[in-house]
Amino acid sequence: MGRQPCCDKVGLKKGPWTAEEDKKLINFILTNGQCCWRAVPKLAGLLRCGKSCRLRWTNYLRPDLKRGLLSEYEEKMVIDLHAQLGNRWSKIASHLPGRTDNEIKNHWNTHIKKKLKKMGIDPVTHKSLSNTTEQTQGQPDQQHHQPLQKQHQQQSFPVEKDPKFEPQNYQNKEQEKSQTSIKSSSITDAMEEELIMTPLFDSMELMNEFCTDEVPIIEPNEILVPSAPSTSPTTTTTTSSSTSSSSYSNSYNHFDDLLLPDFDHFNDDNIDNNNRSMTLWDDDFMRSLNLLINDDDGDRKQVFDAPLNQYPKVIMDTESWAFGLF
DNA sequence: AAAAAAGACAACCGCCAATAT
DNA sequence: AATATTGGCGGTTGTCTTTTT
Repeated sequence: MGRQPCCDKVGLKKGPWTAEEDKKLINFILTNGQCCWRAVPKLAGLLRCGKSCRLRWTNYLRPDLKRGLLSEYEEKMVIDLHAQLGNRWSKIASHLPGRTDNEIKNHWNTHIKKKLKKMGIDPVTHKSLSNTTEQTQGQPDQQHHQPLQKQHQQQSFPVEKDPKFEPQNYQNKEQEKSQTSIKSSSITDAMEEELIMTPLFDSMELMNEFCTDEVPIIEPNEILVPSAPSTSPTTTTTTSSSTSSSSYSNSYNHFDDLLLPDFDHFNDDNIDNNNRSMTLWDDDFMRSLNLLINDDDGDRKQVFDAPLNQYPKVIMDTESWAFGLF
């Protein structure tokens, strides 16, 4: 026999998340960390399947998410990375700090595609539309994921092209991967990552070499709160995201109240790269979170019920999570 | 002002590799 | 070793908002 099912799918709620559900999930993750999504709905008191909880957290509630429209720079990176990787959104997202694969995928489909078409570039092949048409007539199967055309490259980053990683070769590569051992395929992945990163290195330096792949999963013992009130201007850096998502649904409005930190400040020099988690939860965010969690439920456990400066470091007990609950 | 169309994005679905039993 | 589940991914759909007619 295998494991137990993720959820029975009977009586589970679907559709947009409510503010109340968000609160429950946030409260639970903050208290217990991320672990075993199957158990999360039950333990958090949610009528959702674990998968839905995971998606909600990773795509929307995670504190390290950068909200709002993609910057011009990010957009260019997406285009370049898409030219190399194709629709491998999670790979692309791993190069853009604070962005999710879903967000990038949506942005690609709603904005970038149109922009490229307007510029006369085929968003699939990254070649000029006229060339694509000609090629399509001759070689219909080779039109997908051709390397960037000159026209596009002039407007994008100077990404070197390695034929090995041109998207049209991806299928072959995937086939090769399936025929090789796990070990060798992981090496291939590492090599691929290195090669993709190399041409982008200068660009990534600007982003403080921060990749979402490197964002540690937030475990209870990793949730650290700054000991002193933030001296950085975080009180004014939290609004860019809220304005961009102000009127969509309940949960939007609800989360605007959280004053989620703007991760543009990753460019700041004062970031401790070895301890990024400390910077992810600034005072404003924690204060808002505290209000949010406790505002309407007096009986609810007060996760952060003391002044923030009384929490030099909130270190939660991992073992109580890992073993006490199960 | 109302209805329809288009746009934007959150959430769901189904597939698959990895992994637990 | 076989089997079932998890978690991650990409594609697609659903829902709400905005714009156009």
